[in-house]
Amino acid sequence: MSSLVEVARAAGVAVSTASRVLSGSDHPISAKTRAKVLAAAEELDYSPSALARAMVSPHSRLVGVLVSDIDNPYFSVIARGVDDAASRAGYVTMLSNVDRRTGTEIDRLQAMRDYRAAGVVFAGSGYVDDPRTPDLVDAVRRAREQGVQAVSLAVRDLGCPSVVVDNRAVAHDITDHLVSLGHRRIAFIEGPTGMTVTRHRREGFLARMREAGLADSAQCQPGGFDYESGHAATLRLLARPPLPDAVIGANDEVAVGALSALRQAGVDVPGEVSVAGMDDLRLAEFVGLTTVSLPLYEMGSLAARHIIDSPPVPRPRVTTSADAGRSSGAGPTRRGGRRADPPGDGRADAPADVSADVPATTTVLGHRLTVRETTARRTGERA
Amino acid sequence: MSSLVEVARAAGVAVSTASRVLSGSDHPISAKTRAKVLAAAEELDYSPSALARAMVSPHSRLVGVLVSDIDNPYFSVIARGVDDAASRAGYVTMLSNVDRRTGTEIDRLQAMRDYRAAGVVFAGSGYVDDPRTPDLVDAVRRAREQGVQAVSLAVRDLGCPSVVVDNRAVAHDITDHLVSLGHRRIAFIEGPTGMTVTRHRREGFLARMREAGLADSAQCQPGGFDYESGHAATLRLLARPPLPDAVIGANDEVAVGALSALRQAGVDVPGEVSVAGMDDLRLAEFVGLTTVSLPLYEMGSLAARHIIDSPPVPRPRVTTSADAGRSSGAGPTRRGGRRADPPGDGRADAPADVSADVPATTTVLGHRLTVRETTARRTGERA
DNA sequence: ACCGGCTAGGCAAACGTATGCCGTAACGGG
DNA sequence: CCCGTTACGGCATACGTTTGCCTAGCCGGT
Repeated sequence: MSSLVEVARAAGVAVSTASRVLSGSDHPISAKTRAKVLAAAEELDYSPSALARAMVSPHSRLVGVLVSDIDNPYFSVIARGVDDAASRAGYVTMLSNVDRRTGTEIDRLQAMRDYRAAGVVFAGSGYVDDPRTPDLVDAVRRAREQGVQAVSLAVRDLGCPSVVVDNRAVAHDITDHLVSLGHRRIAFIEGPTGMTVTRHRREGFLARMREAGLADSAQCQPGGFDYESGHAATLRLLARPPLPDAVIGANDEVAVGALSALRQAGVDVPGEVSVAGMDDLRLAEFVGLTTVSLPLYEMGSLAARHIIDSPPVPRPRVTTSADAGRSSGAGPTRRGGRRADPPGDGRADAPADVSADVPATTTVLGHRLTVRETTARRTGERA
Repeated sequence: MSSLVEVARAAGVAVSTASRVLSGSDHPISAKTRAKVLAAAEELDYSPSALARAMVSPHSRLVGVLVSDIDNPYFSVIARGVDDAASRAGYVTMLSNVDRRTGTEIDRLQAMRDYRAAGVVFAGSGYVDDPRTPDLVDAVRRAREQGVQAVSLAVRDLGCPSVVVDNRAVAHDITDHLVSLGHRRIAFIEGPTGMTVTRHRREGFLARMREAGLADSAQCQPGGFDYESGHAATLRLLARPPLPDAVIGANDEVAVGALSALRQAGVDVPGEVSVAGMDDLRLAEFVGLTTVSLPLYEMGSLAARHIIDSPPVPRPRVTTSADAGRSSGAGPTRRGGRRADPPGDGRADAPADVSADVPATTTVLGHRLTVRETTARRTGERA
């Protein structure tokens, strides 16, 4: 490993010259010099320090992604989308798990900011009524002022661009599927309380039931986003007959929990009860679960692309003068004449928040119903 | 966002003083000065640039993890282990997907090296007979020479410390379970050809079968590590009766594919055929699959801890004086009169490979059989 | 009074890169 | 022959930290 100065010395040129050929500047360089530098770089196994590069750039070529838990397939596919887009553009992905803790989310954002990340993708999907949400919003604002892009994949309003799906429509569509198959009494096992996605999906479910005149046959069970809560909620359902015609899980994992509980109880799925979920994780495919496919991969890659393609706010280069007050030693240096900013003003060159005041656009991506074996037309008459 | 110089100016002290109080140096600082600096830092929302920090340190506080595919739960739990250990130590995790392509693996390692990562965890688990493996080994060696630790989680020998499980024993143990239950004719669906893990697991299976005198009843099917290959291999089994007493998948996903194919064919599992896998992903729990639990999370966190706890090889700081060799005339000897090193000697202070020649220790972690519903004692007489 | 040690804080040199601005040729046109 | 222009390459500075060394003051011991 060697630095630019070693390459320059080996090639017998100045560091600036070596830099220009190696970094593909538009400054003209003679073919001979170029060849010498290239040879020296090759010889010394030169690889530029991304750290040093980032120091003189508006930002590094790092993009961060904040997920609740990378070991949850919902988030891992998002992370995959982010990383694919990042890698393709020569960026490196930083990953942090925040376990839905807003405090942790703020911490990790701060850490990524310290590395001058080009941007951070928020898939932490926290609670909308978390008392620390304002702190997070503030942290996001400060990060953006400093030039760190932010893109949210959650519904929570972070004051930054977001890429989302319409979770009301998602739940509406899966409910519609079951209603169309002739199901009447439908149970909905909800997500964790306090999350916007939970509310939206419940609303979508209830809306479709109302439209079908089935408001009275709709039944909501408290739940969570995990297998166990789907299992437990279904046990409650089983304990209080009659069974519903169909069970919808707030996500696939919940639905699989329900499926499992039903089958363990000897209930025929989909013969007696249909089961459906949402998200279309690979798990859903494995167990043949009817669900709604979400473009999670695309959300991740789109968010990353937004960050990467976004023109960097050029750091206001201080142009030699600025003089910084007191003497600054031997240099007369007063050539440029042009003063960057009035002295005495600490935070002079302010407008670094160029990107902070672009309207926080929201991109809504579509979804798609995926029918599999766990749902079927209701043939028999109901209990 | 503000830099140290702004904080120092605001506090009316020198930059070095501000640095010392903010970075917790042992250099003595009066309480009053300390308070001033702290107040200024607070006021200006100061946060040190991790980039600048890393530039003057032996390495950054970044740790990389290279996985085949983060959207595969085998790897996501490893990544989770790495990130938890990293976050706890104040490090940030870099993640890259390499899709088992050695070329990509080399690329991404290079990118992480450019950020002066403290270390990189290799969970890419490539093919042992990949023609580019030597290139990767060489890249690892160069990275280590530069001070980037490497820890391998795969069996592939990368010339660096590794944390692994004994995959022969894993397969041996699950086979033993089935044999103990009275199964005789056992089919084994293999992993992808060319991977060491595939070979080890096959060997473990065959060894236990031989020990039981069942070598002739052992049947190996080509497969892969995914659901589809498990499904397809089982279809082949179904097409050529008699059915085996039990089917072992080279991993859980394969086993679930087998399970699914069997059930779709109307075969009672575990009544007629038992099914077992390895890895104990959450998927296995969901479908009630008997399997072998691997300490994947621990492997990740252990690897990260190894990197983090490893004493950094102190970059040979040139120590100003260092006799610098008899001034050797040639130098312009600017003001300070200090030359870093005698000119003409390119690679003076060599021994940066302190950590590269520690023995590449191998840590073998244990595993544990996890019995669930898809295996049962064989009661009826065999075909 | 002198000196040695200690405390507090400042100076400046790194780390490795990019780049604005300059100087110096070469070169061509008038 | 002179001058404007262009091609090329070097100098120096900036990015933001850490840290070795130095200095100034102070105190106590002899």
